[in-house]
Amino acid sequence: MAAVKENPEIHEMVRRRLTDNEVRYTSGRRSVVTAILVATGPRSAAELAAEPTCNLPISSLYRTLSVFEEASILRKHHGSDGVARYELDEWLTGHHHHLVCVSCGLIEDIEVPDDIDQEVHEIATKIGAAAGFRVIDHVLEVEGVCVNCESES
Amino acid sequence: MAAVKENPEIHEMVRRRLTDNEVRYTSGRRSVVTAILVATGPRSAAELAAEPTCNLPISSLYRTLSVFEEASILRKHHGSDGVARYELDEWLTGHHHHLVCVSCGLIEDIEVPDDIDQEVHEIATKIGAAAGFRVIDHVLEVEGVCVNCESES
DNA sequence: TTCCTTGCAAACGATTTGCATTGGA
DNA sequence: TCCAATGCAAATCGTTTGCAAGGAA
Repeated sequence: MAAVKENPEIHEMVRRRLTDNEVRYTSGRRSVVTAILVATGPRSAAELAAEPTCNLPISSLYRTLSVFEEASILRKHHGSDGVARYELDEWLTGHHHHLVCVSCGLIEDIEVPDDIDQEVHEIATKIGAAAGFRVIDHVLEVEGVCVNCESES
Repeated sequence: MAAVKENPEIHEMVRRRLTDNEVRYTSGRRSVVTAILVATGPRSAAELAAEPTCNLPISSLYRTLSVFEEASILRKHHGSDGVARYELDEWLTGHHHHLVCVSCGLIEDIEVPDDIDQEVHEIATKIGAAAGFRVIDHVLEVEGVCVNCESES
């Protein structure tokens, strides 16, 4: 994930957030966070379950994911295949965007320099305001062909 | 949808595209296009099926949608609920982006002035290139609260 | 006649839920 | 002790597919 704040601290931040929500930070839940920490982009339930560190039944995994989503620890995305993928919320990783490979479906996190991101945000705000929206955030996805797919073609 | 080129012409353009793909433009398929023409943003299979003009069985609807997707007549998106939503491809509607209401899930098409869109595209290209991506397109989603939700809160 | 298209029902895969059991504060 | 958390199996729901019937070239 995009420059996650030092690893061990994440667990502590998550624990605090869960405690605030009156939810326990159990070992099962810890293992899901650990699995997500090795990712460099959004991951599906199946992908997380495959992570050796994370060996809990799929139903518990899903329950954990939704608890985390509720507590804004994870954010859910839906890729082109319709499968839900999760990654740490931006207050844990910093604001970032995604590179999407239209060939293999790979999704990678990418950070955008503050000044440029600010520019995008202003554009988004302007666009939204014109339609009567109160703009909160913007999502910029860069679609293209990744290095691997490019070399294979 | 964003400024669709005159309605009747769309059917003609679709027919031509299908003919090029050696696929027939049947009445069932025509009715799906008609249903999509009344939309102002991406629509799910269920939503299209609910359209009175479009009364074909859900399985045929799905088959039609995938034929259209294959022929680049429709583009598939996945909203926050994971349900697939379709809208006319950009060569039929013009390039545009989406306003997403984080409160009710509404998705509306929005056109962005060429010069501004060009700016966004350059930013996307720069970002992607830095990661070794050959950038093809960019998707900008503006997240906020729509007029309705804003007035209700 | 030939092949595409359609309808219906069954199959699928991701995600959710009911319920009895376990475990942590 | 007590209620949240877990595991398993069964249920859901959107979507896809097999197969036989219908229709256009």
